[in-house]
Amino acid sequence: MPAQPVITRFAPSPTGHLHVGGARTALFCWALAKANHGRMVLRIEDTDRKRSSEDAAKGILEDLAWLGIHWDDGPAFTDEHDQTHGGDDRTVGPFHQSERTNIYDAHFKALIEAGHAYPAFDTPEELGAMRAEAEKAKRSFIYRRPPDVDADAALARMNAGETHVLRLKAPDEAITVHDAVLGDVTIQPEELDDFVIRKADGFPTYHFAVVIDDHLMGVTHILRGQEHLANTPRHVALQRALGLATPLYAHMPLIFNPDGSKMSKRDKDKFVRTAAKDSKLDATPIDAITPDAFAFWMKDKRAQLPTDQLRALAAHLELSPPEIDVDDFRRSGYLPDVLCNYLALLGWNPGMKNEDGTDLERFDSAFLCERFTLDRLGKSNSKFDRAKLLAFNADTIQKDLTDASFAELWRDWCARYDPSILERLGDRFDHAAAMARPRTKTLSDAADAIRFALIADDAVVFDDKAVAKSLRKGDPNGLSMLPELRALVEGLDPFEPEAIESGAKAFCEARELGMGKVAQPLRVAITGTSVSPGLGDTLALVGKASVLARIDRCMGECAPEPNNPPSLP
RNA sequence: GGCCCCAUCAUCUAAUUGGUUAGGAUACCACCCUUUCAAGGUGGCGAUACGGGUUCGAGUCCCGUUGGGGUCACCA
Repeated sequence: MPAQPVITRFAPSPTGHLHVGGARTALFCWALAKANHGRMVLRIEDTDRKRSSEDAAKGILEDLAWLGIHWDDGPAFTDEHDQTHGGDDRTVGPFHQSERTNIYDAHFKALIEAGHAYPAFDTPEELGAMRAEAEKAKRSFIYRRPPDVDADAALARMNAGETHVLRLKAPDEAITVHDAVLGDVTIQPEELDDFVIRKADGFPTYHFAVVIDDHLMGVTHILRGQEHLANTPRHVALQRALGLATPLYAHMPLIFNPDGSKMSKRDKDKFVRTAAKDSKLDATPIDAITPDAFAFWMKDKRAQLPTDQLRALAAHLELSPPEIDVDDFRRSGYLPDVLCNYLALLGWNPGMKNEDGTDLERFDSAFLCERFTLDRLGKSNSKFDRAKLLAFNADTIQKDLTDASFAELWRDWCARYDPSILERLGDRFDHAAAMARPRTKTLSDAADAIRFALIADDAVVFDDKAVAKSLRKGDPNGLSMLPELRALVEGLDPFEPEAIESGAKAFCEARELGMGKVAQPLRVAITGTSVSPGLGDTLALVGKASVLARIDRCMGECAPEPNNPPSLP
């Protein structure tokens, strides 16, 4: 059988960063193309001139490239690893619909001449009234051409330059969509409307542009979200009017929040607004946000702040808003391959077993590009489970990565989102990374594991509970042992993890003490808390001079009450 | 409301053409290990929405009910 090349496409509208739902669609489009040795087209649907921006388009390319999704045809893009994406090898561009208006115009003309399309002059008010009437009668609003219209007169009005839209004459027979996921879906003719194909501003509507471009770009397989299912009969009607073949459709289930609500970019505003209200924030704490803008945003639950302002406000309130866009996940320290893996599992699974008999669900994008098939796509919507994504991310960091590869990823993340970590760690970075890795779930929380090494000696805050438990309790109590431990530390040479550990062990054995009796007092003295990596690593990372300084400070600050209450820094 | 889609543990899901003690993962709980944390080990909890059919036999096929979702723009 001569294999017809599989060509898929991802066609976002550039109104913001790439949403995780869109990311999954793009991932599957890519995987389907690659699994069939085909091509993936990326097309920017920017026919809504008011809402589209080139910045957003650029951001989407960057998001896709970061995920590792590689489009063959589309806007050319060179990512940070100097890898190039896109281009126009097949000369089917341009890939911005706003640059294709002359192409659409030819098809509009042909449709009018063939009598499939006609100009309509209804005002928004008139359409609104018709819609209201339909709603009152509990019907869906379906626009149909008036039966008594004078076609020639209408064309004359159009040619005279009167404001108008172009509508497609709906077919009078049922349309069945053969969906690869859902099976046959039939829409009766009375449900079909004369939809707009060219707006008053001359730009094509989505329905029209998508059909023309998919045809011209040779798209054979259309994967998209189920929200498009109801549009599909329109697209098929258009294809028939234009004499075009119908590609294979596959509508994927949708992804929702755990509470069943739509995963929306507004969720981030909502999250921060709720916290702002809870903390009785009544004036803007961020210079970039004007008092008026702040007041409006607080009051209107649908209002959205610009991304950077919202982020500044969230940081001020010490909040981590929920991740919605691919860029949010990147910032939060998720690995692109892990995100792809998790996303792929929402609505698809490889149907394979691991060697131990459990279901295979951890795989990389290369695997997906090899094994992806439409027939294993599910039909029902799913809820986004951040806990599972986090577990996958932690698992990859802790089990799959090496210290070296983790250090490289973390270094890149720091450089992009928090360069001060790099400065404060200096040449200790690799050691710190190796210590943080087993305790790291995302690149953004890696620093938490070694926070004590990021601060100055006199900035250590001694936690009351830790002090009470490890320094004041027991006999002998930890505090009383500190002078001896200080001497032990001072004598250690070299000051390296193994030497420190064995020094501590020898000390314990000599005193017939459990390791906890020694490790915990030291840990509290050095870090201020009862939690840190292994004792040897912790002390070595801090360095001998700082360790001694911190022990001295601890002995001063945590001296026993009541005569010497801890002084406040 | 009309039209359309969907329905297995809390969540993501598996179950060759109808035959399984309905499996796995995440989360949660318990215990073990342990210098803290993390990790690891062992075990536990936990589902075929409901009602009718068809069949020797139904998670799987059919009908209905209920529930959820999508859509009904000169947005995509």
